[in-house]
Formats: sequence, structure tokens, C-alpha cells
Amino acid sequence: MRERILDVAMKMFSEFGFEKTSWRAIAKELDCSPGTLYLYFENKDELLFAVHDEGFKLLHERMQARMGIKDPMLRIKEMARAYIQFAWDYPEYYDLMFNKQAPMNVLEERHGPLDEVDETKWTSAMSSFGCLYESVRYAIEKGVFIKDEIEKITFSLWSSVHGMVSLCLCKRMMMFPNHNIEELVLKSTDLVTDLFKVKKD
Amino acid sequence: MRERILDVAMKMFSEFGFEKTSWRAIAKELDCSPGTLYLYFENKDELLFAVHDEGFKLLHERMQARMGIKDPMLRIKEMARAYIQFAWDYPEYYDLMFNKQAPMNVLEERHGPLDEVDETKWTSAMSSFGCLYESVRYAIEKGVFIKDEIEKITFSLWSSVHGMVSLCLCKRMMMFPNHNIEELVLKSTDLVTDLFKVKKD
DNA sequence: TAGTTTTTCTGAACACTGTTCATAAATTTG
DNA sequence: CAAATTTATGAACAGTGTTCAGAAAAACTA
Repeated sequence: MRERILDVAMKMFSEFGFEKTSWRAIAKELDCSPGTLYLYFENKDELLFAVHDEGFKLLHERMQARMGIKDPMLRIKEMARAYIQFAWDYPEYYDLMFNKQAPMNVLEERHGPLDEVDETKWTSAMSSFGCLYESVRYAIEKGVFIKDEIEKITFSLWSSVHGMVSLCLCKRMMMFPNHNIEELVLKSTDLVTDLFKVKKD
Repeated sequence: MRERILDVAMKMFSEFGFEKTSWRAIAKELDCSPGTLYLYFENKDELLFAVHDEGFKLLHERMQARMGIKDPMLRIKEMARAYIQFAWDYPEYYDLMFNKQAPMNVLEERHGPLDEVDETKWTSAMSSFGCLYESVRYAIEKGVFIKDEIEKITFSLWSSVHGMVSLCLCKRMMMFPNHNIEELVLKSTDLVTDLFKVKKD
């Protein structure tokens, strides 16, 4: 039953946006009363957390699938592409995973103040991040990426792509009229990634 | 009167967060009825748009103040710092300016679908962006930055910093435990900015 | 000043939200 | 079959943004 709710909720979130999908509407779609949902999710934030978690599982799948790529540069670029594609495919999940407060409230309730919650408490998100981290480490090891703190490089890379995607999804791209936005994102991602290459000439 | 409302609203948004500041609460603070506010703002989205606009004016002030810096590299770094500091100073405004839907709804109502709204309709935001764009152009002209499409570089740079700030404000930094987050942001911003320098040796 | 028009404001009412809880139905257990 | 336990209900609550007939205040006119 819990899975049925999650399933219906995710479909409705994808279709109408999760801000416009009310508790009552979900109940109606499932032919049950609003109260019933509370037997399976403590509140709306918990439902959103569950969706956010499923989203990370989907993202992780796509990133994990590229971990086999031997060429370090290609692997990172393909990962970035997968990340971007995920955002285009599931904009509502992406929003939940990286922008919204709601899912984080659950973490906060469970484990106290967020800045004291360590990475082991947010495993779904960590596994996706782990793919990128590991790939950056690999690229440095192979002498393809510049030598610097892995955390710094990983964070920079991730922030760049997230920033682009986020600005697009939040419709803050009016300063680039006459541009194919999705193409600009891909081109810029390539540019940034290339910047981390060691210069040898 | 309109300014008085805006003033009180901004203070309340800063203090309690704009999601938790209700129309009624603002009215109460102003000792007037909820209906009165509708004489000056058509709805909550318009109020949020006005706040978002004021936010951009503040940001633009800080960026404009750095336009006089002669050293291209230093200017861009100082601009990034100013941008970041703005986010730490006014997290609620930042959220409104770059993450939230609400203010964009107003633009959409006024000028149709967002992807058809050109940059002239979003002047407050454009002026801040213009500072960065101009500085990137300047850095390329002076031979400090690599030669590439200005749009691509500007977008990459802006996305990086926005991405970092955004991830911090949205509390998505648990993957970096034992890190001073604000320091990581500054160091990573420096790193990324330096990557755009032309290699001459 | 008195009367009329115009502007400003009110607060009850509406439709909606997430959430709670006594009650009822269904199911499992003895 | 009866008792106990699980599962489900839907009215009720306090909250949200928004609307609108009517009241108060201000401005203008005679």
C-alpha cells in the first residue's frame, strides 16, 4: 500500500508539479480518505522525502551505469550529461532533491540540526555524489585532471552543472535570448570540464 | 503606503522566511485589514516580485561598486565575493531571486510565456548580470581570460557560483562534513575563476 | 457649512490547504 | 462465533490567499 501511494504520488507530482498536488487530491486518486494516507506517511514532508529518495535512486542508477567507462575525461563528461538529462527528464524530482526545504525537514527531525547530520544519514544522495567523487579521484590519479583537493574539484564541478540546470529549471535564463538553452548547458559543461584538464604542451 | 508595505514585508521575510510570513500577518503588523493590501499589490506573487526586484537593486549596487577595479582578474573575483556575500546576507531574497517560481509568475502574466520574455522585461536582474558580462568581456579583451564565446564563459562562471551558493542555502552540503563550508565556497570560486585564465608559460 | 462624489478601507465569507481524531468497518486471532 | 487488533473513514480544526458588499474617510462642489 505504501508503495502504491508513492507510485501514484510520484506520477501526480511529475504531471502537475508537487506544489499543486494536494494531499486530498492524492487520496482521491487512490479512492481513499485523506486520513488513510497518514497511516503510511507521517506527513507531507515524509512523502516528499520518500519521493526525493526515489529520485536519487534513479539518478544513481544512471551515474553508476557510467562508472565502467575507462577514459577518465569521457567518464566525467558522460556523467555530467546523465545528470543533466536526469534534470530534463524529471524536473520536479530534481527540484525536490536539490532545491526544496521539505525533504530536509525530515532529516532534521530524525537526526537534529542539519549541519550536524553526517553523510551516512543521507545515503541515497551520497551514493550519487560518490560516483562523481570517485570519478574525479580517478581522473586525478590518471593524470588527466589537475592535482588539487578532490573535494574542491568535485564541489566545483558539481556546482557548475547544478547551477546551470537549476537556473534553467527556475526559468532564470532570460539573459540569454536567442540561445538554445539546452545546447548552451551542454557546451558550457564541456568547457568547464575541459578546464580541469592538465595543460601539457 | 506601497513602500511602507514593501518595507515591512521585506523585514518580515528576512526575519521569518517568506514562506512563513502570511498575508494576514503582514496586515496585522501594519495595523490594517488583509483587504487593504490588495489595493497596493494585486496578489502575493506581485509582492514577492517587488521584493525580488529590490533584492536585485541591492545586488546590483554591490556589483556596480566593483566595476571600477582595473585588474580584470581581481574585478571578477571581487564580484564573485560580493555575490556570495550577498547570498549570506540576504538568503531569503536570494531564494526569491534565483530559486522560486512566484516572482516569475508575474513576468509570465505580464508578458506571456517565459521563454518568450526578452531581457528588457527583467531589467533589475539584467543589470546585475550585465556587470558580470561586461567584466568577462573586459577580461577577455585584456588577454587575461581565454578566448571563447562571452556568453558561454559568463554562464559557466555565474552557474558555478550560483550552484555553490544555492547548494549551501538549500542545505545540500552534508557530503562535505568536517569542512568549513563558507571557506570551501570561496576557495572553489577562486579555483574556478583561475581556470579561465590563459596559460602562458 | 452642507451635500455629493470619490477614494480608501474593512472584515466577514469562500474555497482551499495539511492535519487530527473519535468512530466505524474489516480483518485476524482465540 | 466472539473478541481483539488492524485498517479506514470523514467531519472538524486552524491555517492559507483572495474576493467583495458595505462602511468610513477624504475631496470636491454649491
